[in-house]
Amino acid sequence: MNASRTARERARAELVSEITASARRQLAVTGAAALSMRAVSRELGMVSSALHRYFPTRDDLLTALIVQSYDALGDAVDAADDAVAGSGPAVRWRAITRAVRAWALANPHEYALIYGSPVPGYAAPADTVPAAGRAVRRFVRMLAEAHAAGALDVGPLPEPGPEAADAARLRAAFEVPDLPDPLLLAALTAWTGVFGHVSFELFGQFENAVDHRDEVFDGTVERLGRLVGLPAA
Amino acid sequence: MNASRTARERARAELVSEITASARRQLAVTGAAALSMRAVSRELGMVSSALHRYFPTRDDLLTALIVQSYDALGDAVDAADDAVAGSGPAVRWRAITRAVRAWALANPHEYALIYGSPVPGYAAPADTVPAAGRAVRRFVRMLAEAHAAGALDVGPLPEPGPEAADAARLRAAFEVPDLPDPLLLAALTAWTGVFGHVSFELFGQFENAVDHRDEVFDGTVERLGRLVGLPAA
DNA sequence: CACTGACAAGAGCATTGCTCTTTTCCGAGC
DNA sequence: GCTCGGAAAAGAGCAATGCTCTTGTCAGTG
Repeated sequence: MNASRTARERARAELVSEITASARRQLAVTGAAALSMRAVSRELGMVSSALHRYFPTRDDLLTALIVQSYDALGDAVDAADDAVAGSGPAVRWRAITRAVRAWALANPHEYALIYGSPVPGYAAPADTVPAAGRAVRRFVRMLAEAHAAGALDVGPLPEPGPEAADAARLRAAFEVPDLPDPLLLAALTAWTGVFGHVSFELFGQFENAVDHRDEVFDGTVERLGRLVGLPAA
Repeated sequence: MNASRTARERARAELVSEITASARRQLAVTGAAALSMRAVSRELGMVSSALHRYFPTRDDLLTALIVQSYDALGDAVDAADDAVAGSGPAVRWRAITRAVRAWALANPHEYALIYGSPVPGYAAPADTVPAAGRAVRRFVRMLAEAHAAGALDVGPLPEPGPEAADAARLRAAFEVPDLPDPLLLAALTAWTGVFGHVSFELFGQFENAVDHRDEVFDGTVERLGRLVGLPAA
């Protein structure tokens, strides 16, 4: 009976992954807003109503794609950082940020899905939270290691005010007990800065304005790295 | 005949502005994706097909809203900078960036429309370009003034590589002939950094992570300002 | 007065997400 | 081996959407 139950479950799981695969394919070419349940069901050769058994609502399908996208980005960042294991923090910072941008350029619609405007009427459920934090977590932990090794050339940083409470929460969430408040907050600035740059590039703000995008990005990364005491790589 | 023609034109212009007003109202509550021609036509008491005479396609309506949004942001930035006229560059920098954030928080859907994920299948036409550059232009020109007055405490900045060509183009576009390449590129980093922060805040990335958002934003602004030689305000 | 051109109205088409009701079918217990 | 239960699929249907086409309407002009 356990076997039979898993048989059903297995078929179901397989179908679920086929659905998300098809949806991801469609997402890659048409974008999230144009993602259509009916199109997915067509590609899978089933009737549209059958799809609602697996994803009761279009938002549920979107949620699945969001989690997968966060994970894909997390994997890319992990791989890039692993590839330069043993290097100094500046090299790792560059590798991590380049991985973010490369992944975004390769998967623009996925990037837009997770870092672009939220779909109206859609509230990201709690399921997405752990995956959402993977990339930044990797960065902050790298930074904490560098700080512990004394590799960060931080000048005199002003002590923060009430935002110290936020810093404390982040310190706990990322499990970086020794990272000082100012550094943690500067890390937030650097991190958001990277995504600001990538979003501008991807969302068309650089059109007819910036051509040497690799170099401009590297420049931004170097400058942002300086905010957390990282030298040029 | 000229009078009659302008009579027609005037009626038309009035209706066009009524349409965009209704659309903006709808945008403010439901977001861009849910903006519906039929809903606009309903609110205006006309039949949906009549609307297509003024905006042939939904994208054309969106374009109008985009331009208006860029202009509203530009106005907000101009007003904020005017309000601190005579102050030092650090104060103006803070005023400008705070204006950006305040406008974004007050008009989240408009912000998402212009700085969020682009609507798929929609390419922003050239009409949007001038309005799109207003805010950043104001910032860069302010920076150029400060640089000319020797108010920027820039350390030794590395000369850029091929991206110098981009810097030259931007220098021409913004009409800041004396702003050096490294400073211009650093300005780009600071500017994108601000929008990265605002986007993260607005698009939900700070949920359950950052509470003291005013202070955290000010901290980011201060740090980003440092990249272009601006002291704390 | 008749006409032309701008406008409005309405019907219609293909599409969407989602909800029903009905049918099919697989697997397990008697 | 057969029968039943529950999971899955199918299909029809509803209320929307953007957009097109055809038909009516009315103001201003020759």
